Amino acid sequence: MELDDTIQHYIAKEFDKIVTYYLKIKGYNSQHKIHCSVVIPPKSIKYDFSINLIMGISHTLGIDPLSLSEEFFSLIVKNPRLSQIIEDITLVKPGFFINFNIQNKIVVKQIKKILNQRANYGAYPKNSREKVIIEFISANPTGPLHIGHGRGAAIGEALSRILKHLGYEVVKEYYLNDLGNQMRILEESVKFRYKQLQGKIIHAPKEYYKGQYIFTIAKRLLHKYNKMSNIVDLRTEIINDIVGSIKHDIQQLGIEFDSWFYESSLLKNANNSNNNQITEIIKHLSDKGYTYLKNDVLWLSTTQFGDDKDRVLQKIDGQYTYFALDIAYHINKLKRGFKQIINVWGADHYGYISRIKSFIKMLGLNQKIINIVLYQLVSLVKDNHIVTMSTREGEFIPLNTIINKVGANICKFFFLLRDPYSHLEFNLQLMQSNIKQNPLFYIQYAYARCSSILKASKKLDRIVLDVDVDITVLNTEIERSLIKYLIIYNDILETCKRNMSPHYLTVYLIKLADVYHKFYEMCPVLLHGKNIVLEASRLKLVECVMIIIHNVFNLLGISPMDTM
RNA sequence: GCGCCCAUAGCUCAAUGGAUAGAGUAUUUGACUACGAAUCAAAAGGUUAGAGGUUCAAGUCCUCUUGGGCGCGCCA
Repeated sequence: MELDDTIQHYIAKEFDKIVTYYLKIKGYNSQHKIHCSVVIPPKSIKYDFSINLIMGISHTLGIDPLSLSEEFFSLIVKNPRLSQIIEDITLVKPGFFINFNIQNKIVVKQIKKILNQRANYGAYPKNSREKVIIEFISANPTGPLHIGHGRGAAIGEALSRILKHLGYEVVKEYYLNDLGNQMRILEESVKFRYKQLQGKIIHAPKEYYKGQYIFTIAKRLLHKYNKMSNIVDLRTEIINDIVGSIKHDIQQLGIEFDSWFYESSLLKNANNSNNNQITEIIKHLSDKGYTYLKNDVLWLSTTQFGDDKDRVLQKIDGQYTYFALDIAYHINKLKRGFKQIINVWGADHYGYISRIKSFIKMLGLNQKIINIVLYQLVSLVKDNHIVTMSTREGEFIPLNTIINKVGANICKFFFLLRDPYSHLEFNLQLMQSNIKQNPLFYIQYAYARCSSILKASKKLDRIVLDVDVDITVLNTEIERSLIKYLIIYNDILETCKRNMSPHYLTVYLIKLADVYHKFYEMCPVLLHGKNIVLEASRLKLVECVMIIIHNVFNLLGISPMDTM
């Protein structure tokens, strides 16, 4: 096996080769793509892994599965590389599944790899893969972060860590929308409260942010400057204030951005140039004939590239739209050399995807360079009803208060528990009132149990460190199952990358903890001298479980606890 | 009105088109005198919203219906 390969991946690749070979000898065009994936079968099937290819081939080629199954199966059995790794291969006739086990020596190798490499287990060499930029949260600086942003934060951070672990060169960026109408409204909101605090009786602006934090900002400003006219740059003062609170919240979640990108910087002229990044890209698009003037505004004809309507770039007052700026922002990312752009967006950005994708197409670039992870918004359940959120009306649950109530670990774990695309219900009472219902504690408890076994073993001063792992003594069903879950860890990481979702890891951890708790009950580890080899082997297994849980926690940004 | 997403056990949710649809939680029963019972074992719980269709095979793909969510600005 090659260094970087995971077991499942390696086997799948070998099967792939066999399929190609088979198609060739049968005289078929090898362009037929038959997707191979190695899966863990349902628990009633007593095999390590399973693959289903026969039906795929039969379907693709239009041949009766019966006529090809034996022939194809014999190719697998005879394959020299596979026979180094797997054993007990069985063909199950009615469904044409191919089931097999992993050879003990391969399992031992993996176990040793976990023990030796520890935190680096499964890690690719640093920066050995593409340069990617991941943009997440990017909440407008018009107020504190709320619970929905928390989900984006947890997903973005976990994805970044997973990608880094897999060798990608990752830059985490926060795109700060410090332009436009919302900034004007924000400024007026603060001014309004400022004057109120001064005791002036004035009318409320037509539109304004009603949240309590506006008062807080106004108060701070009043304290710092006793007169409005003393404030040189009100907007910057306010933005700095809000960005400060955003940074504080993010820090509480253990997240740090590599870069903060201000939207306004796109309007600044480059050195020795009269053009800023926006005017440059608009000129480029105009030269290509993709823009036109209609009703005195500048349009981009995105419909040619799959959008449902054309989009305005420059408004009647000469200001650029958010879309125009975002185009420039994406060009900017590409110019910085990123091969993959990942945007973690809330579901309310759904309508935005088609226009940004059609723009990418317009540039003649591969759609795959942009990867949008869309997550459904979080609904907060309180007193059995759902709390709606609106920044402008000031009705939202700040992320901050949730973190303070339940802690950053629980917050992040719950945010990462579900597929980003499914709705997430955040039930505060449930998370606070009964901690037993919390799957994170189930995992923490498994970790703590590992830790105390290892501690107890050290106390007993047993000399087991030099004894080699003997996989053959770990022969109960539950031990075999535990081992299997340990060695598929790397494949779970690849699944997260492939589907751009960290939730496979949380689901995996729950499963691993489950199998471990069963193991704990059924297989005593400390045997008090009765069986040194078994004790040593089980101890190593426990150590592996600890390492893997620790590693996954690291990727999810959760801190493990030795004791509880 | 147009478009997109979701609907799976009482509840919260898993399940690359593949085997008897799985976890946690809630309910019932059983298990602590050498590693932590915040655990384990067992039972029970399902017409995968409904109706058609495609397929050797559908929770998954297609059509329609119902119910929920979100988009549809010269806002960002």
